[in-house]
Amino acid sequence: MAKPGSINSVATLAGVSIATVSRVLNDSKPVNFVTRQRVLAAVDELGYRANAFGRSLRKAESRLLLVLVPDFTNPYYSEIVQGIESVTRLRGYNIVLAAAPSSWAGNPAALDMLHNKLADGVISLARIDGDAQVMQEMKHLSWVACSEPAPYSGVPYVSIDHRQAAVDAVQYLLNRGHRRIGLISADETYQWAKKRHEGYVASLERAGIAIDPGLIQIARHTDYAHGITAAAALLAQPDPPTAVFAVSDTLAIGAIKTFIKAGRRVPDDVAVIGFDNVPIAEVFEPALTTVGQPMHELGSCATEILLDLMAGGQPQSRTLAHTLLLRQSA
Amino acid sequence: MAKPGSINSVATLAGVSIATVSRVLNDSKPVNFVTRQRVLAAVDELGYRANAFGRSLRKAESRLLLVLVPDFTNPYYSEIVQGIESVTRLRGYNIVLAAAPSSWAGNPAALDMLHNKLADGVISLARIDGDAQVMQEMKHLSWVACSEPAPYSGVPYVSIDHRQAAVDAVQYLLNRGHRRIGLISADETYQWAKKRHEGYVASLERAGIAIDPGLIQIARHTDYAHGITAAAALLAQPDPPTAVFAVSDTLAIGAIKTFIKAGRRVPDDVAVIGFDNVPIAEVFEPALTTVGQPMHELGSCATEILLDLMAGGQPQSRTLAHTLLLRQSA
DNA sequence: GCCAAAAATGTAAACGATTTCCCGTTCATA
DNA sequence: TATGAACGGGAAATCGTTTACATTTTTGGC
Repeated sequence: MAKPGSINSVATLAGVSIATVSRVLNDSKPVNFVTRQRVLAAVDELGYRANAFGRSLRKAESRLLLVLVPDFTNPYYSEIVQGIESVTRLRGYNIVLAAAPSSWAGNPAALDMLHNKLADGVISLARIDGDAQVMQEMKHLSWVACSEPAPYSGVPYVSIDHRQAAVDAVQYLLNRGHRRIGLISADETYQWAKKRHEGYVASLERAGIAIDPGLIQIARHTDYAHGITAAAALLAQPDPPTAVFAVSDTLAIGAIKTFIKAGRRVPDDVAVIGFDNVPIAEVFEPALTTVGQPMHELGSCATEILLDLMAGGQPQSRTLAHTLLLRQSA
Repeated sequence: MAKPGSINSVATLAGVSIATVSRVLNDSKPVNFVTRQRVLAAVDELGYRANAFGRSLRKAESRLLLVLVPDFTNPYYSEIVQGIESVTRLRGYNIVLAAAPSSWAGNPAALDMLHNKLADGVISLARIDGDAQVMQEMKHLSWVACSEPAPYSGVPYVSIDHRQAAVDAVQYLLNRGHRRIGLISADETYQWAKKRHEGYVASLERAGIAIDPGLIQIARHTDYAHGITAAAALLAQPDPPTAVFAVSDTLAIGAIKTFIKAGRRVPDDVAVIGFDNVPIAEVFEPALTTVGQPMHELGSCATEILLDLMAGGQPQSRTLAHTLLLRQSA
């Protein structure tokens, strides 16, 4: 008797060959109506589902997408993932989430997945660094970068215009009359941090304001704690800023925490503007003025592009619109 | 010539059979030292990595763990996932994150993964409902429930004592002299919500305080928005509470937002206590008094249990300790 | 009714690993 | 110097699919 659970068992029960069963299930070739019914009935009766490994081995595809996330706890990334998930679900793909290794070399498991084509494609929310070994593996696979452009690598990406968004934010502060504006940036091996930094500088220079290095703090990480310490460093300046632009909401919120603790009022004594519009931004006290990114769309759009790429298309990179959300903190 | 990238190419290059290559790579049988060296050299030269599908098909295991997450955007779950990830990385497993379908029947892809044994085991952060079809699939697989106990199902779990934690929280409010204490609960098909609700009731009854149904609000979702509306409902009561216990930090923060907007001071006019100790809790203004769960440990512990279970062990469910974190909001 | 074309189905060969049998050496022991 | 054990390694089966190719059945026009 045929092994239970395999396509064989279905075939024998339906009185047809395994080829026919496969054809019915994949609609790969027309099958006579009544045979089809018989097969379907058998499938139903046995609760049969095709074994993923057998299929993947044969077809050399897995219907799995690898998503590389730099930081699970940052709500910003979570929302993007949700956007990704919304598309993959519809298209019959599953996603494998992996913590993007800070160094690829250190994560054999992740490298394995790439090499094996255990995933059919990759969406990277992380920086794609120049590691030679990784570059090698990339050849086999479809990649798309999300939120973190990788212009040099030939990988298509979805992102907002980080530089322009920063210009908009800082310009808003300038318009409100601020002249001493601090910057809390992040690890600038990330394009998004670097570009926002550039936008900050450009904005000030256009306004004829000299850049004060003491007003620029680089946080190593984008959690609340680093925002807190960065703001403390800003306060320690001889002539502290009257406004601060932080490159992420988490940093901005940490900064506000510091200011309040130091007895400064926000936005009266010091205005703060963040970036991302994560859910807490609206709820925080004071509500955070911030640059909104369309996280959900960023994710879904990246996924569409990836699927297009995998289907042999030549998708364009896309730049989505950001919005300046005026609330209480600035 | 042998297909490039396959075990065959390694075998021919090393001048041995594919069986020997496999043996070397898996240490499954002793291989002569010099042959082993030759094989290893060949593997290195070709950059060979075993194809995951071939292996999985043959061995009927995937080294993939499925993690079911009810809500990607809730930082509480993100932290647990991080704990899971920290263990899987060490043990050579990868994790597949899937949005736990509110109804299993509606998510064929997830069902597929279960049935196929595309994953070797499952960690569920979600409710494990009684769906017959799912129950059927569960038979094949190793499951462990994390944070959401499923006592009836025979599935081992890792969790805190939700009921006791709620008792502790409410008792604290009682000790501070509060008599009218509101509850913001969540979807009580979840054990954690139900148990916390029970703890709230038990605590009040022990203090001889009658339960006022008007002071109990059930939020459908645990995002900020639902906290906001639940608190508004509380304020609309003829005799509003002087303290509120919310079953999650997100709900608590939403509630505080409402209170502040309504001109109430926290904690002076109304004290609020949350649950989870997500990162924002400490930073929020006012800093949130809350019940701390060891999220990271919850995740890592669940993973250990799962791996034990998969190895044929009979692991015990575990209850981890919670802590009441006294800050400003209560 | 006959025959070619079309439609439906079956057969068997992949896919790439692991593993069960084997068979040939080598080596120690009697 | 036989002899059997221990060791090393190869051939081939196997896992469960998909699909190219072969074969059978049906169809339709004459």
